[in-house]
Amino acid sequence: MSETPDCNHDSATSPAVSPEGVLERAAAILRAAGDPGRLRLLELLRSGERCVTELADFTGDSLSTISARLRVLRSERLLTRRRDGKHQYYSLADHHIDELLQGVFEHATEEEPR
Amino acid sequence: MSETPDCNHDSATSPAVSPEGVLERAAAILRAAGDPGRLRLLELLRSGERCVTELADFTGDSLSTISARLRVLRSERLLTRRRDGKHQYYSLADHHIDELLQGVFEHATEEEPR
DNA sequence: CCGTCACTTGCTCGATTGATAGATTGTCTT
DNA sequence: AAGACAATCTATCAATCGAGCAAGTGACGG
Repeated sequence: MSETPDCNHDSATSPAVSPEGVLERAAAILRAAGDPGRLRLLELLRSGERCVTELADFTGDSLSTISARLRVLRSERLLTRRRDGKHQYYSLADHHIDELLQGVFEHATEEEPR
Repeated sequence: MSETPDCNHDSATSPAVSPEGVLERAAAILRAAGDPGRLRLLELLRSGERCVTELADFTGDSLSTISARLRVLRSERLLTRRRDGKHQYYSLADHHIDELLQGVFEHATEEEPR
C-alpha cells in the first residue's frame, strides 16, 4: 500500500494554495465573464453606465436576453445597478473589474492577430 | 418602423468595441480559467512547472481528470508543456496569465471575507 | 387608476460541459 | 523484447447553461 512513486519530485513542497472559498469565488467571477455575450456587455460598460435598452440596441439582442446576461453578471457582483425613473442603469462594480478586463483584452489582442 | 424610443440616451455614441475575434478569444480564456478545478491547477502552477502526477497528488483527483483539465487549459493556450522522460511538465504560458491570476485572486480575496 | 414603457422572471428546450472508467500510447528499465 | 509507469484518449452520463417566449412587475404620464 505504501506508494513509492517512481516519480521523485523531491518533496517539491506544496505551494501555498488559496482557501476553497476564495478559489470558488474567483472561478465564479471568471466564469461569469467568460461568455462572449456577457463579456461584450462588460466591455460596453467600461465607458460608463448604460441602461438595458441602450445595451440591447448596441448588441442587437433582445431585451430579455440582455437582462438575463446582466443578471448573471450582477449576481457575481461584477456589476451594480441604479434606478432612475423607468430606467435601470448598470455599471461595473469597481475598478478591479475594469483592470481585469483591460488585462484580458490586452492578452487576447496580442495573440489573436495571427 | 422608425422608432422614437422614449428613452433619450442622447445618441450616447457607441463606445469603441473589440472586434468579434478578440472578444471570443478573451471569453474563451476566461471560461477556461473559470472552473474551480482548473483554476486550482493554474494556481499551483504559479509556483513553477509540475508534472501531471504531482498535480494529481496535490488535488487528490484522478490522473485522467487532471489530464482532461490540463488539456482544456492548454487548448486555450494558458499552459505549455515540456516532456522530460516519462513526465510531462506543465507551466503557465506567459507572465500575462500570472498577472491575470494575481488580479482575480486579489479581487476574490478582498470581497470574500464579507 | 389605466395604459405604456422599461425591464424582469419563469419556463422549456437544445447544446455544452465535466467526471469517470477503461483502452491506448509513449517512455524508460532490465 | 517484456513489463512498469506516466499520461492521454474515447465513450458515456448527468448536470449546467443560454436563448427565447410569454407572463409579470414597477414607474411614470395622462
